[in-house]
Amino acid sequence: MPRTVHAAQFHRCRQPLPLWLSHPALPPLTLRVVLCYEHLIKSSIIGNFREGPMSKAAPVVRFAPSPTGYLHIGGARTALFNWLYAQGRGGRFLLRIEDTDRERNNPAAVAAILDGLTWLGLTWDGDAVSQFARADRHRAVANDLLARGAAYHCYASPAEIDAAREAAKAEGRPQIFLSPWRDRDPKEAPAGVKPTVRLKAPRDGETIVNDHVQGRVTFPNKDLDDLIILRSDGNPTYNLAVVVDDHDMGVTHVVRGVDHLTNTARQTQIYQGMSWDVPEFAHVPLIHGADGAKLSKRHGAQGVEDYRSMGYLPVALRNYLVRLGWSHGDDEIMSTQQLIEWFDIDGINKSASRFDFKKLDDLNGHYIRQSSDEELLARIKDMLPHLDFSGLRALDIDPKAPPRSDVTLAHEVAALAPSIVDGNALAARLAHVGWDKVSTAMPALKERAKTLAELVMGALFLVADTPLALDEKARKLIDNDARTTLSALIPRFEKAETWTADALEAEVRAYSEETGAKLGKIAQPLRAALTGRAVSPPVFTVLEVLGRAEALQRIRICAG
RNA sequence: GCUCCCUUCGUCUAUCGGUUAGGACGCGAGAUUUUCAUUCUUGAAAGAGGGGUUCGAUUCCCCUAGGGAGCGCCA
Repeated sequence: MPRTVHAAQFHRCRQPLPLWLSHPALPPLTLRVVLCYEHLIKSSIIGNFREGPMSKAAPVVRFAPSPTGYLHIGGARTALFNWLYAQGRGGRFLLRIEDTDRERNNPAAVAAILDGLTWLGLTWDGDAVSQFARADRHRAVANDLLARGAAYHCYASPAEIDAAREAAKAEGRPQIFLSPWRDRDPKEAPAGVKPTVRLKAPRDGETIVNDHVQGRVTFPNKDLDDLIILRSDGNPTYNLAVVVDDHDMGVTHVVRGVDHLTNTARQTQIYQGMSWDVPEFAHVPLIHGADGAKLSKRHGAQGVEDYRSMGYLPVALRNYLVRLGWSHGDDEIMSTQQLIEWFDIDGINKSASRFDFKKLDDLNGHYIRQSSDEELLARIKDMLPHLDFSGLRALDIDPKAPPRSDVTLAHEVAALAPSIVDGNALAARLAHVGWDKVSTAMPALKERAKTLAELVMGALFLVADTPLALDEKARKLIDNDARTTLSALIPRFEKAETWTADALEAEVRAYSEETGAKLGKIAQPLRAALTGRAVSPPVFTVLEVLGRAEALQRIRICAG
């Protein structure tokens, strides 16, 4: 019995929140999932949606993803639009999982969506609703439609329907199926065939969708066939379920992707069949990859979990996503508070936009620089457990796609500290070395990082295995002159009274003046010896953070 | 094939018929600098094409081209 399965499913969602969910920097929230269908059906949660404390003008919106296994980045933007709209108007933002397709549904897939939304900071009101759990109600509405004469039983077989569609296609007619059972006497029904229930849609005239984004869109009714609302096995179809749920939940504004626009015309006919008020609609354009094609795995990142893994900050991702298709004058950096205040569905553009990682990076870099050192440290600690380095290295991404910072980090870890296998091991190693050292370096680190992964990359010298594996550019820096310089520096560093960046810089500058060697000629070999790279945070910071013993050891190795 | 939608710098966008077509990312140049980055200054870069309407079109209308979405007993 499915019901048991689902109680178990939601039980999973009740497990303790992962670390990154409970971080104090995130708004307080709880994972509010409907815990069992029994509860949902009997406790009239649905009824509550309709008679909430809101004034009449307060909108009710919803985000209704199907459990595909992750929260798609485009879906995330749709959710963001909904959330902002509700927030800005004292409305409610509801969440419904469209899990009527039993094959696609599984607990992990639902959890991934809830996690994604929560991470992005998009909290929903009330419990997440399972659409599947409401099947009885959907069936009841179908029967009501039948009783009203707005629907009929159709005994056409799938083969028959296919054939009709093929024929239509061959003749260049619209591929719609006009059921003969619309006007046929049900008494003629073939024995033993379980019928579907079809909506008796109007054949003449047109159906109009007044959309906040698309404007007034007209569909000739002759091009819309009678859609099936109940399958032959008695289960409701998506189009019926959406309408019934949106109505029952008191949804006033349906904000979703344009891919639903044609559905909306048909759904309008269901509303009309039931004499229900049609909600307001806003069909937002799609997000494409950088090449203009539909966003796919090859583009490198589809789910918000990928963006978390790369080290994007929720606030930055929100700021970036909202600017895809919406703007507020020349404003680029907008606080969440401002977004809530300014956002409106009437300002959304109609055309699809391309995802641009460079711009996201810039925004993220801005928010990183603006974050406090403590917060960044906390964010890093939250992110690390999600990183599987060997998995990241094995990702099959289009070589033309922009490199993922978490993948680059994975490669750097393999090069500098091959003994570290995953994010947890890296966190452990950093803890062993001392998080305080990361903190000390943070001001230098954060102005060089576009993502948290880059931030960690900058700190990798702290945990590198010795002797250091110098990369090619670093190796070239250690020539004979460099070895002489390094050797000369060793006794000075050994004698240094205070081991701080400032003191060490003064020491090196003194050496520079005494010998006439340019600072760059000293700093670069030092950098290479200390970090194994030609690029790093400021060498004096590196020296300080590494500590006298470790720093001297690394210098001695290169001084030969 | 049918229905619907879209088209301003490379990208995201501003423009409520009159602008030297603005901003941001990216890119180029310069300054700062121990590398990289940050920061600052600065430069190049756009109305798909063709018709109308109008004193005047990026803006309104039509056509063409290009692009997208939908056309399931999927959601």
